[in-house]
Amino acid sequence: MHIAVDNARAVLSFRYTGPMNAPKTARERARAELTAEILAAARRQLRESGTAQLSLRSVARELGMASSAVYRYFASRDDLLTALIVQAYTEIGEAAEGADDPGAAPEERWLAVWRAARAWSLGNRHEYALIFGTPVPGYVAPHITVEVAGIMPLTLARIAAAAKRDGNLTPPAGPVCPPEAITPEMLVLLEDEAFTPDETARLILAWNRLVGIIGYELHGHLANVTADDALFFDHTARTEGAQLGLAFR
Amino acid sequence: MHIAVDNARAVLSFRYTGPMNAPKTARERARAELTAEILAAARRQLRESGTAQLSLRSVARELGMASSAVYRYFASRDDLLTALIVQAYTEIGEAAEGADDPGAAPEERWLAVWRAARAWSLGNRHEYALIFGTPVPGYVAPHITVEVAGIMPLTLARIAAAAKRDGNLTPPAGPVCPPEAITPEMLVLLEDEAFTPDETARLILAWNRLVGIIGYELHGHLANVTADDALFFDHTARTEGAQLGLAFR
DNA sequence: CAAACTCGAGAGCAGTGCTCTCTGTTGAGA
DNA sequence: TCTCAACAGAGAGCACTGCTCTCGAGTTTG
Repeated sequence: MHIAVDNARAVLSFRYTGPMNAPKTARERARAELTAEILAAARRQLRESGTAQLSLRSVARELGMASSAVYRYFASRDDLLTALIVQAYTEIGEAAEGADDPGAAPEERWLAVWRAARAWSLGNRHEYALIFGTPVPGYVAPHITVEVAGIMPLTLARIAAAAKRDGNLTPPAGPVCPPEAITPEMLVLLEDEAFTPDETARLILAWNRLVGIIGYELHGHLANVTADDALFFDHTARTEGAQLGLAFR
Repeated sequence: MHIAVDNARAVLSFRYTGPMNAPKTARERARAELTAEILAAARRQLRESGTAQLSLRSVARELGMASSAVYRYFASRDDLLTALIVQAYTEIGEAAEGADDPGAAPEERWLAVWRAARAWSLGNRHEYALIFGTPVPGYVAPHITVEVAGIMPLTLARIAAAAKRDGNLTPPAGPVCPPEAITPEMLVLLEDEAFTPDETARLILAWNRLVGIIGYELHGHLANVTADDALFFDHTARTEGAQLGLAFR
């Protein structure tokens, strides 16, 4: 637990604004470096062979060290997985954030963020599976992962908030989500913005769609269904944006 | 491969209409029985501990036989997994089919099928993960699984077809899926019914939503988001049905 | 400088999938 | 009816996994 959170913070170092204890002694520096090296090797093996093939022993072999030594840095395989999960959540979140130009029109921002999420997922399918696939049995996500998991959906929410602020968020008629289906805390997703239960529901559904449609493409459920995956994806992005109340076209 | 298909057919025996070679000799009967017993034990362990914990050896232990003996019935762990996958696809498909009353109104049928799929998934979360979660690395789904995977979505398509036949399928305005994004073969999902590319896309999206929203509920992504999961699910079902063109309310 | 802490290595345990060989049994053709 | 091939089970064994423990060597700190 102790090591896990430390490692997660190391991964998040560029985001983490809390008390940063910079490595001072040579040993501390070496430790930080080796931790990063182990994580990098694990990531490499994840990219090549997927989650199930990822083993602490093979990581240790790749780095030329005894498997038992790796346990000095990651207390368990789950710990290593947690670090990779945090890394993946952060990357897709920052890909989304990075593609979002707050000065652009909401519809353009929406499409750009969706495309960025898809692009990252296509280039990192094992990492996508790690965060949006079946949870690893017995693995309980530490709280730190919950935080970074929100970066991507919050980017979507921010766009909706901007549109709403300008009076450009007008959801189409249709079944309205009953207010009591949404928890009150969720109505304030962003600090200064408030959404109605219906808007919140539509946001959740949009996020769910983004994750789901990428998953379908990645897992082959769309094989023999779509002729042009990118085109179908763009259509889905617009449909979902329109469903939320953005004004496409 | 040989054993795998045989086992899959055994699972599908109640559906399979091809050449049925009924077991004649005592040995053949014993083989069929033991195969079923192994599968049942595997299913039990899957329900209790999930995919990763499922091992041929523990199944063998539970049945009091040597692990090597199990290999006479399932050529590999993947083979056993395939049988479980076929079983799960079939079950959720038949749950959907069973909940569908062709005599009822399309909107009622739609909601009933969605609820049935959710109910099955909530009661069989590990099985759900097996078929809609991350594909097992290295595991390539044999063709037999593709067939049974279609039962559930085809049930949805059948409802849409019925509504269309009666002139009650009127999709709302919104971004229309460009025809070239959908493969031509998909335009005829059912034997005698033809859908437009846009209708096909909406069907695919509805199926994707059904799977996706159940996954979110199962994997805890909706925790702290929805206050009433069943209510939110019903809302989603209606929204997606309306998006397809069904007339709710 | 000595004590406390840290780190790497190696052995070892219990588990896994899977293969191979060895028996006994069953079933079908001569 | 007898024979022989196919089949079924058991056990040993291989290579792998996650993880623990101990035992020295090196580093940091009081």
